[in-house]
Amino acid sequence: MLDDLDRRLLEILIKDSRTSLKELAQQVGLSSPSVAERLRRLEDRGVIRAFTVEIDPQALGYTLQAIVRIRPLPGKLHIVQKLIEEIPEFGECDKVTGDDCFVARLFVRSIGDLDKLLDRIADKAETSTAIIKAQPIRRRPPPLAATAISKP
Amino acid sequence: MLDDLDRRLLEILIKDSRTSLKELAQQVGLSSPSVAERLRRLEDRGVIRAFTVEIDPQALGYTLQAIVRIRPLPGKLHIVQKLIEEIPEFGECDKVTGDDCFVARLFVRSIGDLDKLLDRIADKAETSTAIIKAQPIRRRPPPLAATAISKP
DNA sequence: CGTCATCACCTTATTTAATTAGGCACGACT
DNA sequence: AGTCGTGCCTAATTAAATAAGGTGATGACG
Repeated sequence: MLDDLDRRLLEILIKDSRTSLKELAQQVGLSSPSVAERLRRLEDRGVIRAFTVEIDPQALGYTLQAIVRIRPLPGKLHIVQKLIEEIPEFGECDKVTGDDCFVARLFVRSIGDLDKLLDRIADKAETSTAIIKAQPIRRRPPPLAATAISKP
Repeated sequence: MLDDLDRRLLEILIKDSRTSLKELAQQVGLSSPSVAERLRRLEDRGVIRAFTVEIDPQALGYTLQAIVRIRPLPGKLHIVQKLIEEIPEFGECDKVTGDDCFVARLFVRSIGDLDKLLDRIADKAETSTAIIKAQPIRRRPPPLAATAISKP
């Protein structure tokens, strides 16, 4: 489903998605048309979801981030979900076990902004907030290779 | 610090970081050398942290994800942090307010794997786990433009 | 008030990379 | 054994990135 060459290509692209086909080709020992074909198929199959850029939130003025647990009140689940999708300050959000809770990331410029945002869902859900103090670890993708614990 | 053209370039690159300079140039109304120069400076300034690919964890066999709150026992903070950095199954991780807690994402193939991973830190921290049931929203970057709530 | 420096952009020429087209080898399946 | 499909190759073509050099606006300073 995903051979060793594919994994090596992904590994390189995670570090720099602008790596040229030529460069990729010689790193894995293929020709560039072959690499192009592999990438096209990885995209088609949905393995590669997107080629994107990682932006520093600080550079955009978002000096604060919060992780918020959102528990919609009975019957309000869809309204809350829609709000999360529409409010641009929400970063990634996952639905988790336990009474249909969401765990989401919020990008804000101040505690004031955070309050204002939470107010918008206050009548539709219970929330509990944890302010992020530092980012010891950047965004990390799932491990590409088998590990001691997680074997395919 | 970041003008309108920069924001438009970032917006395009978030959707597809392989967009050619030529294409970027005509979309924002500049020449390609000018765009190249802007991108170079955005990288230098750290606004663009990386050009990368987003990979579908499912495609790699990670059918399960969990969000784990990790509260290191007294004196164990650094050991725990080191473990999080070293264990590849840990995705992004943030330090949050409240007794130096971490909130981290884990990529696993089964509940069994999850247990094994949590065992590795069980004697160094208290943990509480929420299994992710679905991903209603993909990874989303911070908002590029000013919003009603969050004005620069 | 002029002059000089800097900056961000431009165009053109050159180099480098991506893409297309055509062919070959290998394995599966009939 | 023949044929189909797949994944790769090379070579030729097209397209893009980069390098070099020039222009005009802006702001600092003599």
